[in-house]
Amino acid sequence: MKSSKENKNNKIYMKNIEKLCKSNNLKLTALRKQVLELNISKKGFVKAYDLLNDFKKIQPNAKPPTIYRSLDFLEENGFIHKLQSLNAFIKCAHPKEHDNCYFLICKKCNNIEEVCSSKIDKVVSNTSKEKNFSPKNVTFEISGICDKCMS
Amino acid sequence: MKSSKENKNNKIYMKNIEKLCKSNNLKLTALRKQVLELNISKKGFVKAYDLLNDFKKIQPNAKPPTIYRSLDFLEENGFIHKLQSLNAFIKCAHPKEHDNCYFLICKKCNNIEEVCSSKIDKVVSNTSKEKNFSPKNVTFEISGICDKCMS
DNA sequence: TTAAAGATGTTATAATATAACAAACCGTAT
DNA sequence: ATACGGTTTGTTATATTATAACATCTTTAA
Repeated sequence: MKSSKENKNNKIYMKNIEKLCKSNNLKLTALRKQVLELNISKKGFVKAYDLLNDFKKIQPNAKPPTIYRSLDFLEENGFIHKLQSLNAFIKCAHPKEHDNCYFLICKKCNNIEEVCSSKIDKVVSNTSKEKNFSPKNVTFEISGICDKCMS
Repeated sequence: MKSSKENKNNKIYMKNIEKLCKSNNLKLTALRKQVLELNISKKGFVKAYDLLNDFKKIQPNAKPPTIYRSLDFLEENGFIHKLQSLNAFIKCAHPKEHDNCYFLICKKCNNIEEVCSSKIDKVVSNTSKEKNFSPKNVTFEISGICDKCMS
């Protein structure tokens, strides 16, 4: 069961996304919106096929490309992230507010924390410069045990 | 065609691995050794099923688990790395010499550079400490365009 | 020497993702 | 309004990546 507070936060989140899409001239179609809503309705990360199954409740003949194409759109525009080490997706905690971020992934409780830090940006840009490498996309995922699960 | 220099380097690499396995009490079976040899015989990263196809030349009825189990062994012990953003594998450039490393992945030429830096280790450990997070495994992959492909 | 653990063989299937082409939709220039 | 071009969605099929489960063989250490 979802608390009304969560519901409210999700609505605020969606409103913000809608605003961002408008100002960035992005087409948040009904489909993409629904897929994003399914994403944010989950506490943590989501698997594509779970999403597909959820989505089938709305549109029974949905197929994998339906989901994957929406996920692509959402990821390209920074509204969700793909967790490469989990083959899973999670809503962005701060859409359009930052470039790179990293994830603390708890192996026990599966909690994901999205961390944005200028230190990472610096490490990436400094070491890229050293190697004359022009970075486009950063995957930075740390798995381990979170605070709560340690005690 | 492989240059004799490469061949020589690969042999040195394998000798080193054998030594490391002995001193670490790890069982480098014939199978695992062959899979590692196939790995290092490639310039860059390798896909599991390509490896399987290569391996079938030696052992025609090899199956996916054959390969995946060897890859697991090799990865667990730090002789290869899994590139999560590519679903691919690559030999470790400095086996048993470091913990974490990251990868510069060129989207154009597919070249991979393995970088080890204490700065990353610091970023990981510092920010983990802040969050009381106990890190076990780091995935850090930067894709972009390399020096050569820029010019 | 033999039981337990570890490694490999084997069959089957699960899980993740994309290609390719058709149809519908949407903005815009005439 | 309408016809065009680009984008999105529908649909079928299949490619790619990975593991479960159980049988058999091998190694090791008591």
